[in-house]
Amino acid sequence: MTTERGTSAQPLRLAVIDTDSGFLQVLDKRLERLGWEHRTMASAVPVETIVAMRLSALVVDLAILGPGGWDYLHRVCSELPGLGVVVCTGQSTVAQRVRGLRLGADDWLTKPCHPEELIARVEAVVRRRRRSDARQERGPVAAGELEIRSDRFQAFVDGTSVDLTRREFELIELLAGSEGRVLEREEIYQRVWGYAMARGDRSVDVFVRKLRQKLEKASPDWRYIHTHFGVGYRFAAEAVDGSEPARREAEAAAAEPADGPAPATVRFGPGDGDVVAAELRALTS
Amino acid sequence: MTTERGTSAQPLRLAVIDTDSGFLQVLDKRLERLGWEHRTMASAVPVETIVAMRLSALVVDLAILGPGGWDYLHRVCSELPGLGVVVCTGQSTVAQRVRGLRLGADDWLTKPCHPEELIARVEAVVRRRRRSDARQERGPVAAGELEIRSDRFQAFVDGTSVDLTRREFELIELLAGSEGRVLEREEIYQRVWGYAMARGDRSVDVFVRKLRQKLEKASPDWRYIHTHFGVGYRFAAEAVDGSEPARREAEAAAAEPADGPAPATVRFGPGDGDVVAAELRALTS
DNA sequence: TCGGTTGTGAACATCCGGTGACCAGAGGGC
DNA sequence: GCCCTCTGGTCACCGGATGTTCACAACCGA
Repeated sequence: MTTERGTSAQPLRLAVIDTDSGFLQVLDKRLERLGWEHRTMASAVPVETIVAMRLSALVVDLAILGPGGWDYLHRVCSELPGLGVVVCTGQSTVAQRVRGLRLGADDWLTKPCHPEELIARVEAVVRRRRRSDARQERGPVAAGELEIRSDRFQAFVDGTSVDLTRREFELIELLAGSEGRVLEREEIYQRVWGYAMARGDRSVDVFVRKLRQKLEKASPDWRYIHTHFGVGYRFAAEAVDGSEPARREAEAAAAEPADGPAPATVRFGPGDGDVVAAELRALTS
Repeated sequence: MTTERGTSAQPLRLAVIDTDSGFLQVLDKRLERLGWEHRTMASAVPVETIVAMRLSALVVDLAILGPGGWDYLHRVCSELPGLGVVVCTGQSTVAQRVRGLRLGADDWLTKPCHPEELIARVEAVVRRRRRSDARQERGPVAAGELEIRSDRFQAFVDGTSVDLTRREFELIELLAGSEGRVLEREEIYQRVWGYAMARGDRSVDVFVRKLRQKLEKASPDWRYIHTHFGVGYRFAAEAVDGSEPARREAEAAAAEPADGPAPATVRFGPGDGDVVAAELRALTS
């Protein structure tokens, strides 16, 4: 039942660094049949190239890499924490295998091996990684006046596009998809940019600013992205009520997505609070 | 990134279903040294038991399971998608390995194998699981009027945020996670700050004060953090009504089950989780 | 009572996030 | 090819939030 058909349904992107033509040929045929996008390389390629390929998994024969292999393995694994890495190489010692796994490899397979097993192991590795990402895909999301349409790569307010660039859209899509949760910068970067965030990188902050500007202009009465000092950002549509401290109530209200009878008293500021509360409930349920 | 905080410092929980006494002995010694909580079982245990153990990973010899092994493997994997499963068994065919991996196993290791490699593979499996599961989202923890939500990096009283700083939150999260137990300053510092406490450092005390202030303001009728002179601090929700402190037990007992159907939410404190933990520790010492 | 321990308030040092300016490369129209 | 615009990304600055340290008061236990 939980036998992830999702795994096979969604095409994987796989790269193989190897030169064993016989093996590759068989593998190719299998991968073709599975519908995985794949690519073979005869030698190590720069890590940036790997990043650009946006792979799900990488299979590598350490022997191909030569002496710098360990270092290369380590760099790939740390820059792309989300990438599945399977070492598939000739005879090795226990110490070597342990070293490879400790450096960040997800699996180590000894040649000669059956392509089917390699594939099953890649699947297992990717399955582990996908489990959480998978739930992301869904129809238009609405919050406040905002509507996010994945199919259009765009957010709309009242039917008009907010004119988000690709990155901006990916960012808000991620945030909105985790509505109510605080996401740390590292996680955001990892999931939007696809690789590890360098220390001191402010890209996330800058894009949050750009997003806020555009959203503010398009939907002045709502705040969507909230900063949690020292932690990260949280998405939640909150009406910008004239009275200042409406924040805490709104937080509480937005906190319960569906998992229980939220505090029946959804209070906003005094006054029109109930109207806003009702509106919010309607939009978010 | 070296500052991974408490999350990574957390010891792993591992269970092994195997009977190879020689192998187990060596493994035990290694695991002990690593500080992993672990437990050995000589035969398949009900899936519910596995659930209750709240493991990070499970190592299993399929041969032990007998004919129902495949089914058992499948059930464990689908009921506990977050559990790392490593099959460690004798000679097998490619088809068997592929089947095991497809059923949900994360890795398949052939005996005889080196304990160190087994450990490295378990580490790799857990590493990847952790990363994809983002944070170990334990459900909200409740004590007294207080509710601690790790997805919000925040504590709430009656739905309103207590406005804790990141450090303050980490501190109370740690304390509440060890509810009822006295934690020494050194340990607190080590686990929240991530490095050893310098002699004479009062940071912990200062943060306890800040926490107490905020909690007091938000929830005046309860005391949460208790000082143990010369030792450290203990977290326990206690209603503040003048009577004698012997009431503590009763209070706690009464407070616990009162606030909802606990089974759904994973709770800290002296619940079944800690019993298992203690059992694990006892068995391995 | 006394020495050591903890609570407390405030000063001080750091760190963090918002912001605007700036830059380089991609792409598009001519 | 050339120019222009758009986009993603870096940098430096600044004000404010946060963490740390210190001195002293209050407290505990022997």
